[in-house]
Amino acid sequence: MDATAPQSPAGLRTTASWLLNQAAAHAGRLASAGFAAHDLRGYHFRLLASLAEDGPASQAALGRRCGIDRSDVVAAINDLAGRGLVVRAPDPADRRRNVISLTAAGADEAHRMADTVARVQDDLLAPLSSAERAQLIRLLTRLLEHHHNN
Amino acid sequence: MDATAPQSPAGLRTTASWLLNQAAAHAGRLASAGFAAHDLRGYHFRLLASLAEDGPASQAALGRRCGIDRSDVVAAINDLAGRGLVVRAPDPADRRRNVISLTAAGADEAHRMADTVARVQDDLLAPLSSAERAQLIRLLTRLLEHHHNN
DNA sequence: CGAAAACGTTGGCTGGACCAACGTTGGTAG
DNA sequence: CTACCAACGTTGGTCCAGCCAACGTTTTCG
Repeated sequence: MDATAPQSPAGLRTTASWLLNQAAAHAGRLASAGFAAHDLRGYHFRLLASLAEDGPASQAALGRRCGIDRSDVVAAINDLAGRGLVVRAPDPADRRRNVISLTAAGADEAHRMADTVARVQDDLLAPLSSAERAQLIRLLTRLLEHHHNN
Repeated sequence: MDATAPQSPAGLRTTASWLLNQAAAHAGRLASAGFAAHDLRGYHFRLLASLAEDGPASQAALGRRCGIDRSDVVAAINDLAGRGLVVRAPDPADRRRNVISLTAAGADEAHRMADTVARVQDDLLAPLSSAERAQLIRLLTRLLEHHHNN
């Protein structure tokens, strides 16, 4: 933007989007490793966690909650239903919708995954004090909130 | 894992790895949109930026600098070379290596991309004060450093 | 000298994020 | 009441980033 700017190194390594990318990639690797123990992947976890936290919902609503495209929700719910972690029932009140609910096994799995994820967080945030962790979470939350209702 | 823990919501939305994932995804979208104007993608930018900052290098070294797999460097350098942004020359001192260097056009493009990326950063970090931006960058850097030499 | 390592390259696979299209169902404006 | 439009689930496809295995060549090291 500013041709007069003395070519400040720009320094890939101090660029926020680069740092975010790398940090998220690392977090993703840790999380994936954790999920692998449950033979599940990111989408599955998000859906289970959302169902456990906020209760049953239609697939479209789940997608909105989790930031997953409708079409990807279909496949993930297929998987989860196939494993008996979730049930897909037509919504009597609106026949366009399927209501997705956790089974008992699904609630169990969600709980276990939450434990796994908690361990991953500790691992990921190991170098930060708890005040710093809170700060990081606060900053990221602000960022997302801003861009969510931009 | 502490059954005594009062079932603290775990709250997907307050999980560091979730927030990082979402923030990085958003940053990625912004960056991609910026790159699209140059008809290039993430890998291309990283390589150009690294070459502009730290000078010519072998493909393997570039991959290490940029966190890109050797095999992916091949394809990206093919693209860049095809556009005349970069030259691939055998290293006389070590015939295993190709030395990659920016052309004048490549240096130009790297400069323009840096401008684009700077704009993206401003957009991304809009909701944060400059002190907060610095703080965020500091925290992320600490995280990466720790996990880099874990 | 011989084994081990590094390099460039090919080819392939995964996961996450998207998008377009379709038929069905629901709501709503005329 | 009839159109029309919006939302839903579903299919099928694309794209990018990341990763891994294998190969032949070249270099380094024991």
